[in-house]
Amino acid sequence: MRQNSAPLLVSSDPGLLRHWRSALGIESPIELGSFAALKGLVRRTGDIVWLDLAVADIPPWSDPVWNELLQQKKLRILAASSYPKDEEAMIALDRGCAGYCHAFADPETLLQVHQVTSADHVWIGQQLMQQLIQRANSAMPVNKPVPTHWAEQLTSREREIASLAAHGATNAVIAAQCDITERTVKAHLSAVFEKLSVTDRLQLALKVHGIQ
Amino acid sequence: MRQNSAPLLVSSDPGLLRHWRSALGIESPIELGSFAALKGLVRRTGDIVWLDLAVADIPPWSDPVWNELLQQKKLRILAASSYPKDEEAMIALDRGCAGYCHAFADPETLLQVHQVTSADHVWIGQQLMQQLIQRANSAMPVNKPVPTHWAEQLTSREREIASLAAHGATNAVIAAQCDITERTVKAHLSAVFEKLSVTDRLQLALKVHGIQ
DNA sequence: CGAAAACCTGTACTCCGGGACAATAGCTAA
DNA sequence: TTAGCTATTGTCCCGGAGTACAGGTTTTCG
Repeated sequence: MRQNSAPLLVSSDPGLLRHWRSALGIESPIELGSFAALKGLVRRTGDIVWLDLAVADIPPWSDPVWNELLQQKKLRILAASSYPKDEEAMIALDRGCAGYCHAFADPETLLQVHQVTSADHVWIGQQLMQQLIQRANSAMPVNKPVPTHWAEQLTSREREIASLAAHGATNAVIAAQCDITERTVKAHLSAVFEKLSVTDRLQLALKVHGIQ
Repeated sequence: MRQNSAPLLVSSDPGLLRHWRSALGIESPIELGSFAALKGLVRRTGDIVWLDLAVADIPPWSDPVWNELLQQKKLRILAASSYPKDEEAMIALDRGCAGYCHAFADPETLLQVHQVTSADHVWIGQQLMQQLIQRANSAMPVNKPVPTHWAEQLTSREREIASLAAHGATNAVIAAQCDITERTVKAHLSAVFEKLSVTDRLQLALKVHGIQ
């Protein structure tokens, strides 16, 4: 818990700043009017930042500046939007933000968000959570463990050769790499194809790299 | 907020019940020793239930009884485990649980969990959140930030054929699919190889799927 | 309009991948 | 010891993939 350090509030909307101030119950928080100001005033790592995504100079999520602030400076940024979008939330959280919420959420919720993030946890709303879980499950159906890892049924030598082939190496290259003849490479690959039920090295590559 | 109604605590471990009681600061909570008891004593909808997944008679997550409790009765069940597993958490949240946490988490965290769930939100830990986000993004790549590169220099027809080839289709299959001759497929692929600086379809597949 | 792409097709050739059929040798568990 | 798995290598052969060379048509754009 590091709730001793007061959060930075970043927004160009006086009304929003007032809303946050009263909700969080902090008398004299540090308030900034732009993203640039935040970048200039990074105090120490681990600070909590309430960031209104409506400020004019917000860089796109692909900008490396986010890496700097989130990964290196380890800021705990709370992205807040007056028009929350699931897609945006997903990106923000993926980049490493500590939370995503409606900028004008009711004071009780905001206080909760504050407490949760102060304790190094991540906060998102129910709706978004449902979204997230649904997507996660469509990626990895829970009933199926899917640890049918391709490598498990192979011998170590076969794994080695299969991996090289799956990364585009020709039989000749693999042979040189492993110091065996091309013929032996073929033998191993044949065994691999058989075990993994594929017909050629392209299919193997797709399976190894988890595509379809 | 419905924090007026005290939570139900379900566990057969006296030590855990004591831990919860003191962490949540509730003098006389309702405590049950089994899942069956919970089923029998469902008071009204929306109640919060702290459920120790270690109780002996927990049904499997596939059991329809979960539907009854979570969907119909709308209980807000907090699944707690002494040995939290991401997979289990994923299933629990998917079924509709309001949260998943370590049964013996520190009192501050537990209190927070209590407050968050009382306010109709969902609580999960940071680690699990990261998991979740990662899976969600692997399911639905946000805004396709990665694979735009390869496609841009290709014509739409070339993209079509390249994509098929990258997914393992043979020239013959592609030809049939696109209603052109095999020769034409070869011509398009040659152009693709040239533009993407690769030598064969396996390299193409690796590039298309963002490997190396 | 005319040029430049993009799209389509043919023949012929080389090369590599993969299967069929065999064989040798080491190591391990029944 | 025998049976089985693993690793290794050989020859022969076929077919798919990719290139070279050589056309044709349609679309797009200055």
